[in-house]
This record gives sequence, C-alpha cells and structure tokens, in this order.
Amino acid sequence: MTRQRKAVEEALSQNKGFCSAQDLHATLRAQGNRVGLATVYSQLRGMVDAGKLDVIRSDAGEAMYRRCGAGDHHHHLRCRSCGNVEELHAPAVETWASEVASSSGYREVSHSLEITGLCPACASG
Amino acid sequence: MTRQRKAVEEALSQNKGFCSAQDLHATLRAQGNRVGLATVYSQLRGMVDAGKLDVIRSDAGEAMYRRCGAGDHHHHLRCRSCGNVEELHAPAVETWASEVASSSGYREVSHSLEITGLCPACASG
DNA sequence: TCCAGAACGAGAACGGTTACAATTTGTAGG
DNA sequence: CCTACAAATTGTAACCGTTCTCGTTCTGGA
Repeated sequence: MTRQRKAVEEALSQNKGFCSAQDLHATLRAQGNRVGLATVYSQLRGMVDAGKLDVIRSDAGEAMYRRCGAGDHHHHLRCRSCGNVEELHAPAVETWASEVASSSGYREVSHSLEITGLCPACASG
Repeated sequence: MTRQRKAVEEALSQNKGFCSAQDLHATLRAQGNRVGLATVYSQLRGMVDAGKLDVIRSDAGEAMYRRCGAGDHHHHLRCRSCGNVEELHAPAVETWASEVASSSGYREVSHSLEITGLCPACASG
C-alpha cells in the first residue's frame, strides 16, 4: 500500500467510482499530488485483476472504472448536456438481468445500464 | 450507392455476428476487393448514424458492428469470451427507464443496457 | 468530350493504453 | 547512520484503432 495507491483509491471515491484513468490522473495532478499516468494505469489494472473494480468502455472507447461490490451496484441517470449524474438503484432490473442471462445458460453475469437525457435545468434552459 | 458501399454491406452480411472495421477491411482485401480502410470506417459511420447498424465496444476497445433491426430498440446479452451476442427485448425495462427518468424531471430520455457473461459453450470449456 | 462536384483512399495525425528502462523509494542488516 | 537490494514509480516511446487531410478518381450532366 503505497502513497500513490492510496491517492488513486481516494480519487476513485471522490468521483463516486465512475471515471476514466485520465480523469483520475488529472484530478490527482490538480490536487498537487504528483502521480504518474503509468502508475494510475498500473494501479487500476491491479485493482481490476483483484476484482475490486469494474471496467466498462464508453462510446468513445475510453475505459471507465467504478468500485465493484455486490452491495453498492447501481446505475446512472446522466444529463447529456451538463454531465450531472444521479445514482439509481433498481433491484427489479438486477433480478431481471440475472434471470434472463441464466435462463440462456450464461454464467458469471454482470450488466451495465445507463439512462441519459436532459436534466430539468438543461431542458428548460 | 457505390461499389464500395455494396461491398461493405455484403461483408457485413457474410459475418453473422459482430465484426470489427478492421475485420471487414481484411475480408474485403482477401476477396480481392480493393477498398480503403478509411472508406470502410466512413461507410460504417454513415450506417450507424442512419440507424442501420449497432455498434458496441469490445473489452479491448475495438468497435464491433452488426446489422440491426431499424428502429427496433433492444439490448444485448454478450459472451465476454467468444463475443457471441443475443438480442434481448425487455418492454418492462423500457417503461421502467422512461418512468424513473421522467419522475426526476428528465426529458429526451434514452438508455443502454448490456448484459455480459460466459455463454454455455465458453463456461463449460 | 469536358467540367464540376462528390466519393475514395493512402498516409499522417490523434488519443487512449501499454511496454520499457531508469530512477526513486522503502527496508533490513551492518 | 550508511549501504545494499528489491519493489514501485515514472517519463518516454511504442502500439493500435480511429479519424483527418488532401490529392486522385469516379460520375453524371451539358
């Protein structure tokens, strides 16, 4: 557990555990925390291998990381204009996803769901 | 409708599942069809914009393209090992997503949902 | 045939990611 | 306190998929 590792984990916590490696690096640098980009990638890979992080790909091809725990799995409602994100919890979707996957014979199932739209402020503006 | 466009569409038809732009390009070249890589990307982008193709990102960050029912919104159940994809229809999820978004005041809502796992063949192998 | 506008395509450019080698850091022993 | 050694960190360069640039080629009308 090095200083850099702790810094990466804290940055992940601040961003609600859903951000790209480059975002994390920029955040750390902005805080005056001198951490190399290669180190951020290294730490993230280690956490993914250890099962502590989930990684998905954005439409732009960027890898997005989020804290992975069975307990805090959730989805996102994101404004495509201002980027504001709200967390969603949907037990019904969780069970539906696992049921439909296992009924097709799939194992080790995970899923990702994101809803995008215009938040009230942006829709009225 | 140019010769190249027809060639790309035929190559897509030949590959039943998802395939990458580079795969398509290689296929066309192997058939002696001289088409530029940039043209393949251009054609694919046009088809995606027109809603004729679905595109997802593989774990490696490659964009995978597939013929998709026009205007027919659906989700995917994908094997993270062999890449096989099955289409899912989930009216309950559609309504849930639009309801939860509008109840938060969001407008112009869309969503994406992907379930990943190991298909029966890969799970047993 | 000639011309203008669109489509094409080879190569350069670009952005995220990974590999590599040198430097730094932490630590145990003297 | 100092040294030696191993592990971690880091800047840089390479890599790969994708997009852009701009000269060339094609097409359709006069």
